[in-house]
Amino acid sequence: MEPIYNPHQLEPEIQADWDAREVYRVTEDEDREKYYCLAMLPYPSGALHMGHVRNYMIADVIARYQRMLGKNVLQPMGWDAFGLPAENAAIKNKVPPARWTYANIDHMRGQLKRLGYAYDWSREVTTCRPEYYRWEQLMFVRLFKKGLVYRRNATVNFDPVDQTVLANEQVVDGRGWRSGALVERREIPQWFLKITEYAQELLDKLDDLDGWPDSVRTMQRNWIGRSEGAEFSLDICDEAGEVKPDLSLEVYTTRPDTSFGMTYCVLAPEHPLVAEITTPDQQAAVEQFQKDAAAASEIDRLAEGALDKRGVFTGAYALNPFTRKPVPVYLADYVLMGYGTGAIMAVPGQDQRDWDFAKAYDLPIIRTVQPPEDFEGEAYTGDGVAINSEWLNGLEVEDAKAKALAWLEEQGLGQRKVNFRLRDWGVSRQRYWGCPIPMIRCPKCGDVPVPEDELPVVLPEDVEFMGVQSPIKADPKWRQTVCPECGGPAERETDTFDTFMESSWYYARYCSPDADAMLDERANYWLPVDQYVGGIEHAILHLMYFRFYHKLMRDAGLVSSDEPATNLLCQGMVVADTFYREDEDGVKEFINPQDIEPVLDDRGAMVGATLISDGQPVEIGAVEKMSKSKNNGVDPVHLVERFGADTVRLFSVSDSPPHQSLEWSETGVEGAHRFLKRLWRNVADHAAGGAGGELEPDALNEGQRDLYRKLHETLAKVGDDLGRRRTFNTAIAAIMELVNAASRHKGDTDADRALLQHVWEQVVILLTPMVPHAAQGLWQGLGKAGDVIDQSWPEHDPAALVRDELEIVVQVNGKVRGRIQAPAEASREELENQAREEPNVARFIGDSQVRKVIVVPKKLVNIVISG
RNA sequence: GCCGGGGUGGCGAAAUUGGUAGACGCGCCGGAUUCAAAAUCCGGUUCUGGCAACAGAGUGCGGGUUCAAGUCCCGCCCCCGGCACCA
Repeated sequence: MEPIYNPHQLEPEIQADWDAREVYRVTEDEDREKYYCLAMLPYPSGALHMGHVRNYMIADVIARYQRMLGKNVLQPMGWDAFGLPAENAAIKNKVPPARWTYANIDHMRGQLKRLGYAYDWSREVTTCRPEYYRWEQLMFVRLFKKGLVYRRNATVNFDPVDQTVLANEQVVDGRGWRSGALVERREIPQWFLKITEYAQELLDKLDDLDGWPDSVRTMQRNWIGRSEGAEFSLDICDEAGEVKPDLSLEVYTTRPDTSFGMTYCVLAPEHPLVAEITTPDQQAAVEQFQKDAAAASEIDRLAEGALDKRGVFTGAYALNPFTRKPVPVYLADYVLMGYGTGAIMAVPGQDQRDWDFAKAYDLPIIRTVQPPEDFEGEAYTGDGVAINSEWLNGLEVEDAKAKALAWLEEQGLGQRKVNFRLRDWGVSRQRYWGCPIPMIRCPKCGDVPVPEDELPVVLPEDVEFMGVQSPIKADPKWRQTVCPECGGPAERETDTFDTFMESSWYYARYCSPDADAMLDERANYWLPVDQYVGGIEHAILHLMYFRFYHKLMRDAGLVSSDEPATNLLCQGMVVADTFYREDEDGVKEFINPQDIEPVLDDRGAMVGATLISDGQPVEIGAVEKMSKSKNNGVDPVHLVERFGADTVRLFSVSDSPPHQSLEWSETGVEGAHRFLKRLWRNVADHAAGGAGGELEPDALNEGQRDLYRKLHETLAKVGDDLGRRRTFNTAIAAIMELVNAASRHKGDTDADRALLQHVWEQVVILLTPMVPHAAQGLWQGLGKAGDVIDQSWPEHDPAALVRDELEIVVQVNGKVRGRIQAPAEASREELENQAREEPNVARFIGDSQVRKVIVVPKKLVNIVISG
């Protein structure tokens, strides 16, 4: 065995061997328990960053650990390859997006391999390939036929100079990112998936996802935003209450109990009734309010009380069916057309927004719930009994709601109604680098899906891409087609799918990557995913679409489970110090931490920093997520070149638990490297001295038994930390303790050698999930054959944990005053007596009277004295 | 404003069920080795006082429960993340 740890030689050798023998390739095996471990697939941006490294490392530790538990583990990898950055790069570098993307994938695949992740590369999926997206197109066509797809107008950002639609990221301060022109809002027809049909199930199933973080479940619940209330109808009338035939107004409220307090109604500016009852002047005024609101800065929006409420009186009135009195109808932009009916009954006494509006326009306020004694000055939204409400008076809110609702139903005016905030998923993007939407527009037949046997609609990859206009929109030939129904001339849809479409089902495709269908029966062997690992930034959109799409596939008979993933782990960010210098204009120039020398005080605290190249001081900024703009990133490839992959792997999970952010530390990486070097040297020294004979646990002397016990304590802790708690940092700390104990072990008899051989073997097995290359090298060095990754995970022996003698803490009045050594099976009396005799304890007791003695067996004795 | 997560040494953190606060690592200090340095090894390191034994203080702040509180309860402050006129 090499006496010195040399990862630069070791790691490529071991990786080549893994590749050659396809050590991480798996096949379905009904006789073995499966485990599907998945990290969110990357966008091929060009190079791996530390965030990727840590994310994949977390999944890799779990995957390798589960494999060592004997499970059939699938861990795949692929590329979320469509998307805007490829278009941006294409403009900048004059390269077609496809070529840029494929080159990046090749580069990043090499980087991933160099880090030694246990991927089954035979299942690699690339979402921009027709072999992948054709199934997505087929699914879309079938959903269209099922009525789960529809087209309607929706607003987009339009750049009037470049004559193109912009993604939200391309709008900077209201202007187009390239042209600088003020962006316009335009209504254009777009495709939608009816996710709202699944809103109730998406909400209900969250309760069963107890392997998901509460934060994610809460965010999804809020996003779905279910509310229960009443929808009812009001007659439009004049000031005197004279009803106008044929005109009525539907409103939605969650508080039908407060209806007697309705003193006005509000329509959203886009409400259809607006055309009937308002003048163009009034509409123009409200449009101006909307523009003002849209132009209001972020700071105004965040300010307390949100935006000022503004509106206009339409001149029309509505009859409150509860009081039979007319109330004025206003037009205001604080009511949204997209939610409920786009119209509300306003009850300023019980709703703060209505209160603000009523105050601004001097409208009457009637309280219909009795507020507490000294309550005044705002809407009361709490519980209480109904007042000023005729036949509801005296009822508690919930009872009053039920009675008001029952009355509305009796009168035939309205009914119970559940509303969701969740909106249908708009999947159209007016971009080139995406999956073509397989639809045809026929002037005679309307929207017709591309016939299934003509799929896929292939996106041309060899294109001239100027960035102003999508090549498939610019090319009339690509667009031209015939209607599959009438055979007449028709046009293809030139929009492409939102890239969330591809990332909504890739996890299932990995199960049967070569299937001549979207999925085949292998999907049901692997699914659902047992452990999904990814960033919290996907808590809402991706993870909602992912769950939705799984249900679509279930209802299409493709999968049998209800949810795509049973456990979810959201990893923290990788953060680092920032350093900068400010020029005269206050513009900050950020300096990479690698070019900085810290200035430390006597205690080692950083009190300043200088730039190494000029020795002059720089400003210390906040600790922030690694990013280009803050210039605080480190390149994982450079680190691998310096220290080897295992050091980078080890550090990326050793300093904080996976869900917490990891603070990057150059010296921390060096510490991880030092540990591996020390371990290697210790094992090499041991191996050079010989393995010893057979380990006989029953014949160990005291010092040997201490080490043996430490081993089993560590086995118990590491298994629990990796398996149940997922706190890799504490698992690593425990292994380091064991390594320290083993390297300090005194004794060189045959029994010592046998014990150490056993301990080092176990250490190597425990470290395999984190540092698989070093572990394999050490395994061979210890004279063992085969792959250490195929060793079964060691279980601890409870008998080995037993101690004859324990240290017991002795407290006086709750403060530690001494420690005693006592037999493990000592009685309470024995412990108490021994505790009282401890000299320092005896000193504290002195002449005081002992009022009480608490004995916690095997832990502590607390003696309570008076005075 | 609402929802979620946090606040512990010089730093990253640990303390899993109310029972020794600070494991492990970094940094710093001292020593060994070396012509010297790097690397490596050994020792120390929450703060204050003390040569030491030890004592006092200490987990954002103020209260409380308990023999015992980082952990439980009440009231605040601050930081991070999400949502934000959804009736």
